[in-house]
Formats: sequence, C-alpha cells, structure tokens
Amino acid sequence: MIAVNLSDEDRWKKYNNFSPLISIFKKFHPLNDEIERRINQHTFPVSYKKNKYLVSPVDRNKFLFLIVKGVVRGFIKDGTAEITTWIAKENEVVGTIRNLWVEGDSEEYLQALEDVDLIAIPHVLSEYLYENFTEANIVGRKMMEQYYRSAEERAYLCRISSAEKRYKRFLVSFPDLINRVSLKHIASFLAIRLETLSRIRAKI
Amino acid sequence: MIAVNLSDEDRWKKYNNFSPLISIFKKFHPLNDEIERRINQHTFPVSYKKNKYLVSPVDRNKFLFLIVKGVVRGFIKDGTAEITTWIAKENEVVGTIRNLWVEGDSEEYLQALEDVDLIAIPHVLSEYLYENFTEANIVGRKMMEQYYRSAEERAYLCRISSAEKRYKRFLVSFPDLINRVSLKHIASFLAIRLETLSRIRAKI
DNA sequence: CTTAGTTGTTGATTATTGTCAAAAAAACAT
DNA sequence: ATGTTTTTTTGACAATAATCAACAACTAAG
Repeated sequence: MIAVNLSDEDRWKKYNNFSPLISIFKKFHPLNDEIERRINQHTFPVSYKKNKYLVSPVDRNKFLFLIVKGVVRGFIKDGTAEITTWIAKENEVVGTIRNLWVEGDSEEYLQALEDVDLIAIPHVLSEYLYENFTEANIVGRKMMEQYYRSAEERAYLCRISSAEKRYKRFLVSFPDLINRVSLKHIASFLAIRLETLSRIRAKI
Repeated sequence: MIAVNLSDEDRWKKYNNFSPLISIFKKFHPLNDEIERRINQHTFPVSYKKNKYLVSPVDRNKFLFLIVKGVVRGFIKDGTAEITTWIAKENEVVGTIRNLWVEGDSEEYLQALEDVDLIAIPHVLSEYLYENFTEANIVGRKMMEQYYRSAEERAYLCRISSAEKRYKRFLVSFPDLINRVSLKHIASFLAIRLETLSRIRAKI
C-alpha cells in the first residue's frame, strides 16, 4: 500500500530538504540533531487523491500522518452507516486509535476529503523516539494535550441539544471547514441527516 | 475554598504515608525520589460531599484532581441546561480544561456524584515537574494518550444515531457507572432526556 | 416516623428530526 | 460544451424524542 522508493537525498526535495514534521515539532520544543536526522530518515511523504482511504485494514495502526495539505476525516462504520468523528486539516496529525475501549465490529477509517499531501510517521519511529529522547516526550505530551482538548470539544459539540445549535457551534469552532467539506460529512459529524442540515442552512 | 492545614508528617497518614498519585504515576513509568518528594509535598487530599462542586469560578484551573474514591462528572452550562461531557471514577484524573476553543459563555464545572476523596494537584506543580523531570513528561504523555482515547470514545458515543443504541453502547463502555450514577446524569451524558432514558430502560 | 425533596416512571401531546423520493444545482470527465 | 455523477434542495410523511404534567418510589433531614 505505502511504498518508499526514494533515496535519502531526494525524499524531501519539495520541502526544502527537511521533513515538515520537524518544524511542527519545533513549535512545541527544540529538537536535537539526532532526532531530526531520524525523522528525516524514517518519515516519508505520501499523497492520496480525494475520497481515497488512507489506511487499509492491513496496515491499520502502522502510521500516523501529518497533514501537509488537504482535509481528512475519521469515521467509524456502524453497521451500514458511517459516523464521522473528526475532520482535520493542515498541520494536524491524524491516525487510527489502537485500543478502542470496546472490542467489536466498529472499525475506524481515514478518508481524504481533498487531494492530500501527508507525512507518514511509522509507529515504530514514535516509539523509538519516545524511548530514546526526552524531547520527544515533551513534544508528544504537549501535542496530546492539544488533541485532548479538541476531542473534548467534539464530545461537547455533539451533546448540544438541537441540530441547529450544533450547526452554529460548528460554524464558530470550525469556520474554515464549512467551505471545504461537503455537507454530507458535516451532517454526519453533527449527528444529523444531510436533509436536516440543508433545511437548517436554508432557514438561516 | 481549598485549605491545607496539614503538616508534612500527617498529611498522608491515611494513605500509608504517600500521596496515592505516586502509585498511579508509577504504573506508567518509574519515578525518582525527588519527584516523589515533590508530589508528597505539594499535592494534598481533599474531600467533597455528594453533589458539591469541586471548583468555584475563583480557583478554576488551579488544580487537577486524582479521584481516590467516588464519582465525579464534568458538565458545561448551556444557558439554563447542563450538558454532562464526562463521568469519571476512581484512579482517574480530572480537571477543567483551560483554553476552550471558543471563548464565550460556556463554563465548565466539576461535581461530586458521590462523597469523594481526591488528591489535589496544583497546576504549578505539574508545570514544575514537566520542566524539571523528563520522567514527568513520559508519564504525562502516556496519561494524555489514554485520556485522549476516552475522549474519542465520548465523541463517538454521542454520535450514534438512536437514543437506544447510545444507551446500549454506554452499558458496554461504562458498565460500572450504570449502578452508581443517577439516570438524569446518564441521560445528559447520552444527550437525551431523562424521560426518554426511562422509557428505553423499561423497554429492555 | 414523618415530611420534604429528589429521582424515576408513565401518559398525552407536540416538536424535531429521519426517511423516502424526486428534482435542481453543482462538480467532474470526456 | 455535453453528458454523467455527485451533492444539495425540497416535499410529503413517519418515527423518534422532547415537553408538560401527574404520580410513584426512594432519600435525606428533622
């Protein structure tokens, strides 16, 4: 599914010779040279066309992805229906969550909602960095705090009582997504039907 | 609101002379003596009666709390209504989230749903430990990963299409809470009315 | 024990949202 | 451009859940 056929020299040509992950991490904490070297060596760019799935069941949980360009959604198959649990854009890191609380049929998928450019981060790399570099744990801790807050916001959003209020909250929480993501996915994220969302928008 | 009148010697008497926080942290990573000493010195036990609020607007965001005994919920005031976004029990760490994405009227509260014993963790302590001890970042990172997953579960749960399915998911995700928490709070967590929950339960 | 207050149940009614179907509008490919 | 597909809108109707109200069950306090 994901093949790496790039030599170390030209892998990052289009990104000024460095993995974009490095500048993201540096916003949280300075990195030492060895970490940067490892990141350049073991992460790699990958692209998907709009509507393609980022993870097949085969390599689920082998990578995280930094979104360099585009929008990605995460959803869970609930029988025949799909439940979109998040929508992420540039500079966010996405991935499937490993140990879902409840074992069962619910499977998580990632889908590109635009043509996307990503940086793939093998889990083995994250684990290696966490075990060998204290800076990695500082960066990881700070990023997780940020992602935890955004997950809390998603958990709050969908508990707002009326569909209209949820939509309005979406508009202020994610103003940039409304024009980039089709309404059917936003409806799913808001836990309402597309038709209902369409009527709410007509009313406002 | 929170007063500490204990000398260092007897503060932890009821917990075999150590802050219970230490054994929680040690499940994630070994701690050095200096960290343990700081934790014993700067965290302290505090108890609340059922239905009491853990944070007043005054000292919001000054502490996290480890729940040693009891159940706590977090909720957000949405006008007159309350939206319960999580319910936590023993061995979980809870607190208000600082920078909510959207500034505004939504205020977060913590409430004891049983008589609770807690360990208060001043934010200044967390910050100090993060800045001075690499182990703290390892523990913090791992704990945040765990809490992120549980927040994802909450975000998924409330997007399930029917009230009955959400309740059933609750039963498997939080089997221990159903007999400890009043139905009105569970209903709020499931984003349904108490009456609806009552009817669903009658039907099953 | 008795009373007051809270929590949970049940019924009747209303409101909101979902479902199904069709058409319009927009996006995409040739 | 042209036809094709996807997305979005609209309408009629059904189902689900909310609301209001009354009451029963359970707790807590005196």
